[in-house]
Amino acid sequence: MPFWLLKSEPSSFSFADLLASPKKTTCWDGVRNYQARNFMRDGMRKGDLAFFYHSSTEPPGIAGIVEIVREAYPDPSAFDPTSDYHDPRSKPDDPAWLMVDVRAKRAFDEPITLTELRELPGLDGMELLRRGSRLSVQPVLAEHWDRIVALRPSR
DNA sequence: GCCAACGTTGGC
DNA sequence: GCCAACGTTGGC
Repeated sequence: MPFWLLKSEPSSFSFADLLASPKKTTCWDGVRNYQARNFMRDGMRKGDLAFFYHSSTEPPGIAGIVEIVREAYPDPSAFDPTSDYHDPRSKPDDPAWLMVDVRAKRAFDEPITLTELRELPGLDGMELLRRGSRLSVQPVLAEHWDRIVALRPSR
């Protein structure tokens, strides 16, 4: 089973916001990058797990784990002229942008910080740690996933 | 707030 | 198809 990492700026939408959402579920709208969209469309399947990563905050890091509960479908915010994510190139009969639904699965008591990840051996090649990486939806190798989750054993 | 790195746009 | 200019991301 593939694993994923989803970035969000907590000032926009945080893991706490997700926990406070109905059914601890939200639609992951606003993705406006083709590579990220393609990962959602071609790779993500119901039941897959993803890290929920907080970017542009202090400290940046992984706040928890979410489960993909609905596979890719059209992102209506692209059709909405009043939305920050509006994209007139995306039409309802030919949607350019997609989203998935995710549900909170586990919150880490202490977020796994980016610093902690950089210090963790065995994460060579991880997309998040690549210099200049800004992909907001990215796959995580099972080997990397296991090493990261092992930092926060569940009791 | 700075700025390097990146993806996208558009002129040619 | 090239590539400079631009806007954005995101760590620091």
